[in-house]
Parts: sequence; structure tokens; C-alpha cells
Amino acid sequence: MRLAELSKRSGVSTATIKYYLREGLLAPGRRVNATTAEYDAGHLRRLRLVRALIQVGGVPVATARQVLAHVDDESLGRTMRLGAALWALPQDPEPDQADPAVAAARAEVDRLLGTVGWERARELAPLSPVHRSLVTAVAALRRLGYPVDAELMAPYAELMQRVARQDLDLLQSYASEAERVEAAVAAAVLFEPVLRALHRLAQEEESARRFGIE
Amino acid sequence: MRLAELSKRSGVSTATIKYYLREGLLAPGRRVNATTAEYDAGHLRRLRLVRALIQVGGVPVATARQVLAHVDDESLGRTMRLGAALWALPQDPEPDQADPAVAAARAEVDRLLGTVGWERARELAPLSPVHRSLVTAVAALRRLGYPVDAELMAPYAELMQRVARQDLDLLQSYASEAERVEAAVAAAVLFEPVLRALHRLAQEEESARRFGIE
DNA sequence: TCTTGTTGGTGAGCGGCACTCTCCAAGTGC
DNA sequence: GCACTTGGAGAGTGCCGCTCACCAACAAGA
Repeated sequence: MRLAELSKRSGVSTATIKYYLREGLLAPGRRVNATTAEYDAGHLRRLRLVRALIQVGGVPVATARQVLAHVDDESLGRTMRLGAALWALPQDPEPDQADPAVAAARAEVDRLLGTVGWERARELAPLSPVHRSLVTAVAALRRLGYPVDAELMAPYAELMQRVARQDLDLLQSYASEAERVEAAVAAAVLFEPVLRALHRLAQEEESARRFGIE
Repeated sequence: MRLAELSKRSGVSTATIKYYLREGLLAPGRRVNATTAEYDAGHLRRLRLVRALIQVGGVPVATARQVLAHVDDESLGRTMRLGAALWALPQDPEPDQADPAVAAARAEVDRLLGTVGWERARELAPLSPVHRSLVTAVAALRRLGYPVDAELMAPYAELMQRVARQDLDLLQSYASEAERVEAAVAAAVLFEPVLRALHRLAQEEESARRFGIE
């Protein structure tokens, strides 16, 4: 299939596909001659993933490029490839070490990891971008005056652990290894809007139950 | 306190504060004379909330304005004010009705609401922006080929219901009514990054437990 | 009193991002 | 032969969240 058909099948304009090719989000097609390149089902699949990451997941193009580069990195084993891809996702800047709110937030997060028994996360903490995101978010809330501490977060952490177990069970039901890495990225990024919407819907439901609808 | 001090105490530049004043995110100070206005602790508080909504929550300025207008709307009762503020948050465009993926997604979401017994959410469904967001997100995943259906979402919905109960218990522990509306907005928006980070951290932990760290 | 600096207010400009438009020479298909 | 399409590349667009420059009115120090 050529560019025009790839565009028609994916619903993405040719101009945008050309942009993704330029940005390295999509591998070039197999060149037939100077004015023709051939794309296959893999390209269509990848293009749909790219679109979903950017549009549904709200991932910046530059971040998506890094994530996908890790997904494609044949030199890494499966586990590493997955880890590398997921670690490339959060792009929060390094929090200000001098800020006392950041120090307090880090202390609370570390305390939380202890109380819920996340030993691996605690080992990975200094390296993990996700850990950094959590510290940044907690610091922001504390600066606003909300008393976010380990005790407050613990029940949420327990619930999220169950969610993660559910995620991984689901993931392991997928067949191929290549698919699994891609599916893991999709799960981490694309399932988030679903989870967020379910969360807010649950808030609406619970709020309506407690206070009624007016 | 005057502009310069408000800026220093909040860590937001005077230019940005002026911008927020122009955009209606922040009420003007009490004018003392032609070149002086006085700001109080309420302004500082609101400014911090605005910052957090925009920076931590990633809420667009225009959306934040609407949300805050509802928070301030004295003509509404507390429940309505809260509901209106939260409903102003999601800004997804109306999904394409003709798209079969959207129709299928809506059917699955409605089926989900039935199986988990969210009756209020089902009543509110045609109006609720959150319901719309959920349908859009599910449709995107289905278009990518992921079989997201009511059965798959049900355990997640149950877990999110528990999260929502936790949210509301926490909220009811807050003292003043005015604070509660603001706290509810903060909880809905600002706690999301914390929840997301906890989710990903839990994924890392669980993944490391199952597959080891390499 | 004179000077120097600061105030709130406003229009215009900037940088980043995700495209999108325009053009091109090289080829395709009737 | 000739209209059309192809892949490629640079420049332009529109939006968004600021940020800058400038203004007249005033405050504060010498």
C-alpha cells in the first residue's frame, strides 16, 4: 500500500503521516523507486498506535518518539525494553532540591513505600522518573496546604496495587511477545483516560448517592 | 499586600499575575488609588489554586476560568456549585455519532453501568461530560484493536468506586463549606497526578515482582 | 522640589508544539 | 503525450501560556 492508502485506512492525513515519518515515529516504507514507497500492515498498526498515544494519551511527539524507539530496540530483552519504554514516558523536570516542600514530599513518599511494602519501588526510587513525578505532585499539593502524607496515600496505593495486578493479568493474556511490549505501552498510556473517566464517574455516582441529585 | 508582594509570596511573576487578572482567573484587588491595589490572603490562596490547576493538573486556562466561576457562583447551592465546577472540567469534543466504534463503546459503557449498579450515573449519562470522555476513550482503544468491554472494565470500575469513596470520606473531613467546594475541585484535578503516579509505581513494583529486575 | 522608582493596566510579541500548506522533480497510468 | 500522483522538504499556521515593553499616575528618598 502507498501513502495515500495508508492515509485512507488510518484516517490520518498524508501531510501528518509525512510529518510523523520526518519525526521518526514511523519507519519509512520500502522504496520501490524514486517516487514510490510501499507500506504494510505493520506501518498501519504502528500509525494507529502513534495516533492513540498522541491524541488519546496526550503524549508529546518527542516523548512518543523515545518510547517507540525503546519498543523497537532489538538489543534489549523484553523486560528491559518494556521498562525502558515506560520510563521514557514521564517528562517532569527535576524538582528543586532546595524546596522544603519537595524534601517533605520525598520523605512522605519514601515512608509510603515502606508502609505498603513496595520494596522494589524503593530500590528503584532514586532512578525512577515515576517516583519523581509522584514527589513533584505531592509537593505541589502540600504547597497548596493539603496535608498529603503517607497515611493519606496508603489506601490509594493499596487500591492502585490491585489495579496494577489487574493490568498485568490482562497483559499476560496477550499472545506474542512483541505485541506484549506494545500492549504494555498502550495499557500504561491509553488506559489512563479510561481509568480517569471511571474515577470521575465513580465520584459522581458516590456523590449523588450521598447528597442526592438536585 | 500589593502586586509585587503577591508575586513574591506565590512565586508567580507579576506579568503572569496580570495575565490571570486579565483572563478573569483572579479577582482584581481592592483599588486604593489610580496606581495601587490591595490584595489579601484570599487572593494568594486563589492564585495558588489557579497555578496548581494549570501546572499540576494541566487544565487549560479557559477551562480553569469556567471551573472557578462555578466555584464562586453564590447563586448556587453547595452541591450544585460542586457539580457544576466538576462538570466544566472535561472538554472532550462530542464524539462522532456515525462512527460504529463510538456506538459500540457507548453500548459497552452503558452495559458496564448496569453490571456495577451505578444507577445515578446511568440517569445522568446523556448529560454527563465524564460519560462522554469515557465513551471517547473506549472507542479509541477499540479502534486500535483492544477488546475493551464491560467485563474488562468492571473490576476497574469496582476499584475506582472504592477510590471515590475514599475521596469523599476525605472531603467530608474538611471544615468549611467554601473550603469543601474548593477542596473537591482540588481533589478531582490535583489528586489525579498522584493517583496516576501511584498507578505507574504499582505497575513497576508488580512487574518487578513477577519478572524480576534486570 | 526634583529625581528616581514602582504601581496597575494594556497591546503586542515570543516560543513551543502539532500539524498543514506549498512547492518540487521524478515517476505512473491511460 | 500528458494529466495526475508520488515522496520529500521547507516554510507557514493557529493555538496557547505566558512575557515584554510601554504608559501615565503616583510614592519615596535626597
